[in-house]
Amino acid sequence: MKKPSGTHTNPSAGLSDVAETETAAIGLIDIQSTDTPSAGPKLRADAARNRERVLTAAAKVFADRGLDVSLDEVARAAGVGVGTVYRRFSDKEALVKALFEDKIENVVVFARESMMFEDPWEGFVHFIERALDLQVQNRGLRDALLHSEFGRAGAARTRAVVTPMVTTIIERAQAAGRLRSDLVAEDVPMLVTMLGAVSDFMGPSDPELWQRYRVLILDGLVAQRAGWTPLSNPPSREVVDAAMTKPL
Amino acid sequence: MKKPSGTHTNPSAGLSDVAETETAAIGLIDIQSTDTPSAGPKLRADAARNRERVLTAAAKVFADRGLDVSLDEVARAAGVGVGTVYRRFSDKEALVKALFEDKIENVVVFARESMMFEDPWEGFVHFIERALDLQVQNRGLRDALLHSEFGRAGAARTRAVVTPMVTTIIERAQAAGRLRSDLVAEDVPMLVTMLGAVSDFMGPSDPELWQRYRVLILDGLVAQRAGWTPLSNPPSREVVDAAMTKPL
DNA sequence: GGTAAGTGGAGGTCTTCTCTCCATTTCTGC
DNA sequence: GCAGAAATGGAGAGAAGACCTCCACTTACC
Repeated sequence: MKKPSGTHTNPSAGLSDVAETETAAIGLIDIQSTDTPSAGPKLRADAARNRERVLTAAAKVFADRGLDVSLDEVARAAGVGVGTVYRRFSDKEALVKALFEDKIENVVVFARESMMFEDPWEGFVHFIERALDLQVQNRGLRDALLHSEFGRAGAARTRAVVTPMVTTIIERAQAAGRLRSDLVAEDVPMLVTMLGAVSDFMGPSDPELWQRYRVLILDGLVAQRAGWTPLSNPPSREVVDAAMTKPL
Repeated sequence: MKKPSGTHTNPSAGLSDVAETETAAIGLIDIQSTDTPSAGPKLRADAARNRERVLTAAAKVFADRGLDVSLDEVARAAGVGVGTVYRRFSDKEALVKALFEDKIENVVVFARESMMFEDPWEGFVHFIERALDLQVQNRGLRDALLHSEFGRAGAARTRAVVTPMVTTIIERAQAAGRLRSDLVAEDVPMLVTMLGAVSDFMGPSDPELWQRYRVLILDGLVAQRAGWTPLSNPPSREVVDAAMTKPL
């Protein structure tokens, strides 16, 4: 991951160990959890292997292209028949749940971390950057959190817990005079939406480009500034044209 | 349309008449143009009426929900059978072309206008605001310009003409020290994409919300600032939740 | 090596889209 | 008014694609 070198680009200063640990955990897939977590009749070796293959493939394909990828395609990506997918996960929803249920909780972790920063602005930037990293990169997770229908229960519960925490984070940074005073917690999903859209649009050809606009937006969020934070490289004309000239 | 009262919110100062005239023209539908513009065998009265009904309905429905609305739905919205739509327009592409071909050209008009401003920053803001108004509000037009497949030829041609003009507009504002110097013309479609995503997400429940983030982004684009431009009202928690709890 | 568990993928069912066809209705010139 | 050309609407053909089931065959385990 590229690290642009601007004024709000070192969010983990003073908390790097906590942050790093969490980041690592996000990548893991919980291979223990079954479709119905209560039942645990011990899988045969090949079955366990295939279950993991499906989870890995689904994680990749959902992250890249969102939750409306068909299970046939997940099966193909896993090198497995559709039947196998359905034998292991009763439903598409069950698969999504197995993949994302715990990851969604990470947002709470980020919020808690952010409140522990001494500098309120750094805490705010930490939360924004973590939340964006999580949701912008992973389109499936973003779908689950923002357009739930699958995660519904879990996502709504998490939002209910996180929103007041985000309000606190924002108000601390505002009280410190670093953050513009008209930002509210409800803006965060909109920022995710905006940067997610760039990521969806240019993702395949330039996966880091969205961060250019994250920096731009942070320069809009700061209460005042004498100059600007340098942006990462812009897209080339060719790449933009290529992204545009492709199916809806 | 709500007019937030910030520092970069009066783009048409000193050019209001030109701007207003153009804006009015955008709303019109050219009822003369036929599917194949060369042929003009004079339509029967009812046919002409229905043709216009289809165009009007299609304009509305494409603007609201993008180009992947089915022609059955356009027909229903027009109060007409699908057969009638296909009798008048050989193809979905033909309908889209008839609707948008000339509107796309408006981007060129905006660019020309913007270059005529005495104050380079005001010219830049004028262009950005016009271009966003045009494309964010009208999802169909945005689809045609950004994800062409339909408008392909026309959109590509327009982009080729406009890009150098936008570069000039941007460089003038940068030379005047008002615009951050790392912005390039290729960023404009990304800004459209970002705000378009907010509009798609919250559009039905809060059609003007995207402008809140337009102001935020402009505060990120300005070279430096002592304070911030006030944002329009944030979405309520309930409205955001409602937008989230709805199908993908 | 017997058997229960697991597998793959053809295909059933459903939905949704584009576009055609034609019996019926509506305009228009005389 | 009326004849005939023009136009209409909507059922439905055809294609695509999604979800999920079924079952003849294969594989792992004791």
